[in-house]
Amino acid sequence: MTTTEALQHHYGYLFEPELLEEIKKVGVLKKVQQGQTLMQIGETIKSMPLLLNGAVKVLREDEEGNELLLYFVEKGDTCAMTFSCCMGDKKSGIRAVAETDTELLMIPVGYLETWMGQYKTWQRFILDSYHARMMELMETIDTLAFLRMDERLLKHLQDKAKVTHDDVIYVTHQEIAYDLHTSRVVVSRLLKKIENEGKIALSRNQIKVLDL
DNA sequence: ACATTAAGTGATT
DNA sequence: AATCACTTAATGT
Repeated sequence: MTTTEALQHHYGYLFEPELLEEIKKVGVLKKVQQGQTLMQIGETIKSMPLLLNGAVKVLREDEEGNELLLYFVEKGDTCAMTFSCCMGDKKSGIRAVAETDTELLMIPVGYLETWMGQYKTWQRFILDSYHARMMELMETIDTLAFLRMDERLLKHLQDKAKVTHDDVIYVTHQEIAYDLHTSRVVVSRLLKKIENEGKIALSRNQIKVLDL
C-alpha cells in the first residue's frame, strides 16, 4: 500500500481533500521496525505522528528503568499527547516503542496550530483523539486499581493480540513482566493458571490467545 | 557436547 | 504478589 493510499484509507473520511493534500505535502514518512523506540523520556518533540499502519505501545518509566504500559496507539490514531508537548515545547513524559513494524507520517509542529484554525475537521480530530486517549488512560487506571494480576495479564494478552492482528503473541514471560511491572515468576505462574483454564496455549516464546 | 536463555516450581516473606 | 534458589526444557554454536 502506498503512503497516499494508506492516508486516504485511514484518514480520508475524516479530512477534507485540501487538508489531505497539505498533509501529503508536509508530512514526512517514517518507518520503524518492531521494537524500535520512537520517543524517549525527556526528549522534546518537534512533530506529531499520524499512524498509517502498525501499532505503538506507550510506556511510563521511572529513573531505575521500571516500566509500566499505558496504552497502545493503532493505525488511524495519533497520540494527542504529543500535540500538547509540541505546542508547549514540553519534554516527553513517556516512552514509545513500536509494537509491530510501523509507518508514520510526521507532521512538523508549525502546521498543527495553523490547521486548528483553518480546518474544522482537524480540530475535531485533535479533540476526539484527546478524548479517546483520556478514556484509554482511565481504563488503564481502572485495570490497575481494580483488577487482580491474573485479569490484568489476560487483558494485556488480548489487547496485544488485537493490535498486532494475530492471536499468537511472540514474547517471553520476562517481557510481559516488564510491561505489567511485575516479576517473571508471577507471570509464569499466572500464565500457567490461565492455560489450565483453557484461555491460552503456551509454548516457548509464544502464547496463543484462545479466549478473545 | 556445551553454554545460554526461557520457563517451571517449592518455599519463604 | 514478590523474591530466592534451584530445576528443567529449548535453542544456539
